[in-house]
Amino acid sequence: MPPEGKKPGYHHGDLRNALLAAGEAELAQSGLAGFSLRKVAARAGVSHSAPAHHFGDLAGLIDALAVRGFDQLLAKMQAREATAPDDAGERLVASGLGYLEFAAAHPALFRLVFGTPMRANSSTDLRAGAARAYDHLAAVVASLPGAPGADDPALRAEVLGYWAQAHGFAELLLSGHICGDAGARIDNQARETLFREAFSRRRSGAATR
Amino acid sequence: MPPEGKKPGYHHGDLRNALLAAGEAELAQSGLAGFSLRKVAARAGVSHSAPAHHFGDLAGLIDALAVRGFDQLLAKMQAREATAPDDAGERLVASGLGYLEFAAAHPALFRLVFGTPMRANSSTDLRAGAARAYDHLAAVVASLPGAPGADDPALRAEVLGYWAQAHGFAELLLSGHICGDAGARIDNQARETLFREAFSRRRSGAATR
DNA sequence: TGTACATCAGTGAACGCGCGTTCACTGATGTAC
DNA sequence: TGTACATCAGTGAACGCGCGTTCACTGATGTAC
Repeated sequence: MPPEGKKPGYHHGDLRNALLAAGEAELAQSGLAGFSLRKVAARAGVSHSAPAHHFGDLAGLIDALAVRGFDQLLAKMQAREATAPDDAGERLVASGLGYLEFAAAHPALFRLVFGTPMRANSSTDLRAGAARAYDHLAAVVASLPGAPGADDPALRAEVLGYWAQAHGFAELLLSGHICGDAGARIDNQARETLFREAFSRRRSGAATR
Repeated sequence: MPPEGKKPGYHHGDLRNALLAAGEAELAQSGLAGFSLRKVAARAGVSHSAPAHHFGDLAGLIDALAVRGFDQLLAKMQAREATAPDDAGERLVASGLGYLEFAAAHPALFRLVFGTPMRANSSTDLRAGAARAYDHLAAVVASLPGAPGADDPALRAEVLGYWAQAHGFAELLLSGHICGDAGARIDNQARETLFREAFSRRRSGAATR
């Protein structure tokens, strides 16, 4: 059982989660560049060889962080959708805004998530995490009036179009090409307006096709 | 003067360019992960401290590679546009396809280019390189029938929308989320069809707004 | 209730590695006279 | 045409650093009896 407020002894009790949290904190503070097992272990207050018991090696930790990243991304999208009016189009826009929020709030984690290429030999956890996020977006797109149905192969191209739009916006924001300096620090309102503009224009294209 | 086929002596004669070429080769072969001054120097057949004379430090070399990357990206867009029918819309699609071609052909360089955030303190060369690419895209967009004029502030949002669409597509391709495995190896024709679909739908949205 | 024991989770020293950077040097080049 | 000299570009040894990984260890936990 994961101890509740137990005093820290020789055994940590929930080190796996503590290391994941430390990893996210390390990413948030220092970015992806100098990310290392030793720093994460130090941040969790544990010897530098302890993580091996839970993740095997560095790649294992990164993989686990990416899985969590996908779930957090999905959660942000859903949270934002929950605030939208009961309209399929508005829900899709909200989804995209949630995507941007996540990228702006956790830039290094966002880049870690999409920097690790999905391959046939990626861990099943990672593939499942990515699939959960994709499936959710696909369901939102399929609910648009006039959209291909959930089983129509044309749905994929439609989903990819919206996904690429939001993803490109997020990346350009993080790389500082959308606002003059320091991508994530753009005013929230300005970011939302810009994106809504670009996104809704795309939607009207789909509707009138 | 840069020697033409001169035999290699103590002085290289054109080491700066040789190092840039070696850097690109190193990126192409081993990716961004283990990129180092020492590997690039070795690849150029030169002592590992030689690059300091031309680039100062690692950041200087990366900066110079990014500048060249922007120019190569622009060149790919223009080359592809040159093959397009004489129509503003077709030219814009061709531009996007050139963007994708560059990303697929040089994935690590593409990520280096957009992985280094543009900041107010970025080198002027880098800022100028990015501006050249942006200005070109803006000119293509401005030439669309019904688009905001070159001096209309609304042009920026329009350009960002197209840019984000192409950029997101490129990133998702490289991260393996568009085809099942190994992003860059997707069939050229399939990639083009998917992108053309998503992109032209966006255009019809802009036209009917 | 107690005792033996297997298993697990974390320790800390040690290893070898590749890295960026510094530094005194040296060979080649170009310029002044 | 020759000579002295300053400048430049590349060398190679040395440095200290942080890294991932390994390994014998040890403290805690849980289970069998």
